[in-house]
Amino acid sequence: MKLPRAFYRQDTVAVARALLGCVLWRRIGRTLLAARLVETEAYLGANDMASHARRGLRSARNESMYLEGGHAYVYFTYGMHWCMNVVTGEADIAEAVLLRAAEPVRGIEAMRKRRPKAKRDRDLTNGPGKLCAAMSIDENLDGAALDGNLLWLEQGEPVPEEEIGVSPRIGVDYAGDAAWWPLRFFVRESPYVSPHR
DNA sequence: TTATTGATTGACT
DNA sequence: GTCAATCAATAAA
Repeated sequence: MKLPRAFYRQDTVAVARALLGCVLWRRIGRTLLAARLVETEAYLGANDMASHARRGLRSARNESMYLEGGHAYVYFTYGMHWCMNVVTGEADIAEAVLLRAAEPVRGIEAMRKRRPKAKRDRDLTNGPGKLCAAMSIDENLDGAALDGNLLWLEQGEPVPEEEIGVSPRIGVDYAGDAAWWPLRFFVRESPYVSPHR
């Protein structure tokens, strides 16, 4: 079952937690890829100095952050990597959840072709750029609705509250106080979370 | 107009 | 542990 549009209208932090255990699906021609999310981060719009929408910044790059919940925000960073977010809340409120890591569950051979440097299965999708590379997520999917037939999310086995870890977000040291906000969520015992920390 | 830097990854010491 | 790759958005001038 694809997650309903109403799911994405919830509070952004609630969505970030609820996405753990959900399965991200990608269709490329006849090939189906799927991965179970194990690490997410919430980004809270204009007042969040770590967000691309800090101080209400709005440009061609982050325009899809301002869509209503249930769309993808895919951006290019460090001159070479793509990262995917799930947009949350109402239209014109730029809040989103970054998908940082997942456990590959389907189409692993196809993922390996796109991630030739991955040594172990966990290396296919244990980082936001790696996840996008493995699942072929790029500018073509920026702004895409998440109930379409190329990219969507389904409910998976729910992760019990006590198995969810919380920490500051990764890679946002420039963000002042916001760098310390506890907005990273992950499955504690999962070997598929991103390295470092 | 030019300069800085990043919601990262991978190679190397 | 250090650092280069590589480029667009933003900031500075």
